[in-house]
Amino acid sequence: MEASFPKTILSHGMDNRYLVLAVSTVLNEEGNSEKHLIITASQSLEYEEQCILRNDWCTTPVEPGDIIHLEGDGTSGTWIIDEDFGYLILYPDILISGTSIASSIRCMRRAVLSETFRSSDPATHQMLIGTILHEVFQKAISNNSFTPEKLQELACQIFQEIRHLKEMYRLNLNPDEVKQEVEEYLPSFAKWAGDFMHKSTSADFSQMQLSLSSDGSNNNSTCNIEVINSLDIEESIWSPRFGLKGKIDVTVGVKIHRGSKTKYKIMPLELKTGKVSNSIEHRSQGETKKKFKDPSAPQRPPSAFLFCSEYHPKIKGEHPGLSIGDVAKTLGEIWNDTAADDKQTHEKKAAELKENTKRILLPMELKENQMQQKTGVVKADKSKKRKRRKRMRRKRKMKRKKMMMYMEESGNCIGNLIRTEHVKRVCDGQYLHNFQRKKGAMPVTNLMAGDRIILSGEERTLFALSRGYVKEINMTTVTCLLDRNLSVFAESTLFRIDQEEKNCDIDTPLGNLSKLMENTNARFVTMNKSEFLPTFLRNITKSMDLLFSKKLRDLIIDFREPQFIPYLSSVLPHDAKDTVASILKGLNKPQRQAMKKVLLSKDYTLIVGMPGTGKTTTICTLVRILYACGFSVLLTSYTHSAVDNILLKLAKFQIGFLRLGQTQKVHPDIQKFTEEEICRSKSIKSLALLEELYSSQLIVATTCMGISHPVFSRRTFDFCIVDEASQISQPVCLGPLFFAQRFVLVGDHQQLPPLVLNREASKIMSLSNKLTYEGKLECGSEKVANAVINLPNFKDVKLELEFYADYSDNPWLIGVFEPNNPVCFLNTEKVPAPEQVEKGGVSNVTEAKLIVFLTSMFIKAGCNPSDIGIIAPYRQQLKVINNLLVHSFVGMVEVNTVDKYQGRDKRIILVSFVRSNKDGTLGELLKDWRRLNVAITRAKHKLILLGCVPSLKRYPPLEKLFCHLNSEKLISFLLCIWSHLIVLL
DNA sequence: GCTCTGCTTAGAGGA
Repeated sequence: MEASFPKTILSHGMDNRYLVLAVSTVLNEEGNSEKHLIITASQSLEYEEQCILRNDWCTTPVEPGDIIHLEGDGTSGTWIIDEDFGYLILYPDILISGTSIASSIRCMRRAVLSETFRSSDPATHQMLIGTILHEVFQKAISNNSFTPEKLQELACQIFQEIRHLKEMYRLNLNPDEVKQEVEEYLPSFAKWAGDFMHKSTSADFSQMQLSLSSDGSNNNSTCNIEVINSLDIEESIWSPRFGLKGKIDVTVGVKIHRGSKTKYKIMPLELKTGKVSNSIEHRSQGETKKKFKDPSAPQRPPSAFLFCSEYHPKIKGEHPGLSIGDVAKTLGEIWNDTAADDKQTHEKKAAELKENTKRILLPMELKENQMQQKTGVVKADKSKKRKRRKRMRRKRKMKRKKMMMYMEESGNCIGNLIRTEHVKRVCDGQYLHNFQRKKGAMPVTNLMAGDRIILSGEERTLFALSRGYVKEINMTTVTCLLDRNLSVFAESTLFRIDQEEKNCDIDTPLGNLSKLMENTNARFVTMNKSEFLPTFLRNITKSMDLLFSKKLRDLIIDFREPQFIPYLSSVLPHDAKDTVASILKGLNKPQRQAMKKVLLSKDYTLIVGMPGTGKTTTICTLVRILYACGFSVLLTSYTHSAVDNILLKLAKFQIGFLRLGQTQKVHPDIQKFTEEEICRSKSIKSLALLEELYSSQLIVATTCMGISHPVFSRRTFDFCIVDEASQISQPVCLGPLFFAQRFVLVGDHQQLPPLVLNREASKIMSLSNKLTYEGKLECGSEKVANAVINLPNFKDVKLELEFYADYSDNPWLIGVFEPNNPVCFLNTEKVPAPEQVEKGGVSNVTEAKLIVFLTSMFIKAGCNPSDIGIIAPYRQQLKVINNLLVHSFVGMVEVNTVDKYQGRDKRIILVSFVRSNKDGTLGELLKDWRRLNVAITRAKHKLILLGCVPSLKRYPPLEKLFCHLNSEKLISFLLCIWSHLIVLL
């Protein structure tokens, strides 16, 4: 049997995870179908339990091999899930949003598609209105100010925010109409506040019917509800028990007055805007409205209401297992039974927040008693029970700790962190946090700057508090940019960081492909008058897109030959000729030919740029020429840093740029080109100004993935330049091409970006040249004269080495440190240095030790740690090296994979090849000659290769390398390290 | 066999 989630750790208890072993459908005594499951929660699969699904649950599509979570009572070894009691959650570790579940009732495919492909559900102006209104309401309730003037002011502010203006641009809306539409709702906000907040006596509050299951009284007593304060905005709830996730518009503290009794509760508050329709979602809304029995309800539904816990309309037979009713019920239970009798103040917010989360995640713990009563479990004597509970708790804790350590070992998590320093607020929704280990140093981790993370508390109740990314990580501190401010938690709170699972973005590439295949028959839909103009404009844009699709299909799928116009005079504007001529002056002949070809192209041009051929310069010149000719240009590349590389070179020329997309490290010289900075400096606060910016003759620069930006919904360009095109997958590379008449792809199908060349580097280059370019690569510049690596304290190091071993008697040491020796290969054949194969990958401890030893010697000799780079093809080896570095006080030396070193260089590069075995095992990784080519072309001054020659010889590319190393007189040779020298380590 | 980059996210409303 194949398990659906083989990594799931099966367990009992609150977070139980069962593996389904067998499923059978049987008829019970009443003649109704039941599904009987044989399940197990033991890793060894030996202890079997039974689960019976009745009523609607019978249609749950559960199969052998599935992982399920059960809620209810399984104490007897048999779980019974029916319409009254219990839940089965299929794939509980896939968290599904409430919206997706709601939309799945109408159309399952639709829900799955919109969860997978964002673009399948395009933005509408109603959504924009809804978003703005939500923000107005949230601001108003957190400031506790619902006066008409204040609401008006808030609406104005929010309306002017750049992200909303961008959406207006995308949708081609009239800003006055949007604003008016927003304002129409404001009185209902004020009314809501009047009804539910700020009243002097409880009798003034709107009456509503609430059934509070918590007090066990009859379900229809009338009570007054009073919203006291707002505790949180957009609080996220993740429940790995119910398999649900979502966000709460506003978390509020309310007082419920019934007769003489008053109860304080924390409740979620959900806001709905828009018109009433007969949809399931709106029917639910209507239900709620009825429950509130608000006699003065306006024609529109109430603008806001409490989504109270008791609300769970049952909608039967529309969805197996989990209907919206169930979702609501689930959420309801989550929020249930949490009454606190005294009113809580703002100072208690931290505690409240914590409590809050507890409520979200541990409803069943609170309900434990109730459930046992309901199922009639005979209670053992109390002390026994207490002991058992204690034991269970300890067991659970131990298990968690074990899991935690397992996670940390895998390198995808860092636990036991405490907050240090103050939280720095960057802007709304961005807070800079610093964390340190409570005890000891950071563990060895895969986490790197830029990685997306989920931040949780170590207590399970504080699960998934916030998300964000790693800004910086070193041996003692990890700095994260998070979407929530965690200073509300006590200083002693222990946190953990988990790497967010890769969100494989299939949306853009598949979206691009489907766009490529779109039919050219643009359809005009019927529309009302007020919508006519924007819709018309959208369709015009749409039909242009479709023309581009047709053309791209011809070129890319049908391989139509690209066309060129015969004469430059027809493309070069008269007044640009001089400028263009002067720009061309600085170029060599092939570069000038490339420029000409691009200018003459009607479809596309391909530019192959081998390392060192001045690819970036060529692109810059091209951009300058196109700009001078008055063409609009879209400039894209594979990575943010590659985009910025080009912009950095162009920054000295008088060219305007619009740099789109969020980069974590923006160069100060490029900062002024970012959209964010432009909008700030020009204080763009109206759609008119934004439209002016977007339509100006700025060169738009972004990554290939950045094409969902609003600007592309309304603009096309004369030229699109794609840098590093050979590194980008075709479906992604396709994206920007839809927005331009002509495109230029620049890249090297053999290799990667160029490097700074000098004499040593050129020798280094000869390696690469022989291996992959068959001698076609030439050194592009002779200007760099400082030939050798500078090691000011080398004498001291030499002395130290003499102390351990006779330096002059060991040619390998000379080979390594001799400045005039740019390349050497250290053969570990005789050491020996065998590889280790583990679940995390391949590593080689001896090689790692040698690398760290050599690195420390270079640093002692006076080399700057930042000038040294360590490369290994395997992640596991990086971990081992990093771990050794942490304990060797060598300082920050960059250790990375070959792939990550693409397009970059260092003065000294040490490569650990790792593979060393006698059985002839080969990995795929080193068979790719392009990877080897990258590894050996990253060094500017010194390249030290380390590995076991006989093992590596089995890889054809490496064999070629050894052949070359042996034959090349100018560079160093294969050097054997003798085992007695390992004493150094 | 073990490697990489790009994406904020759920929900914003309608049907």
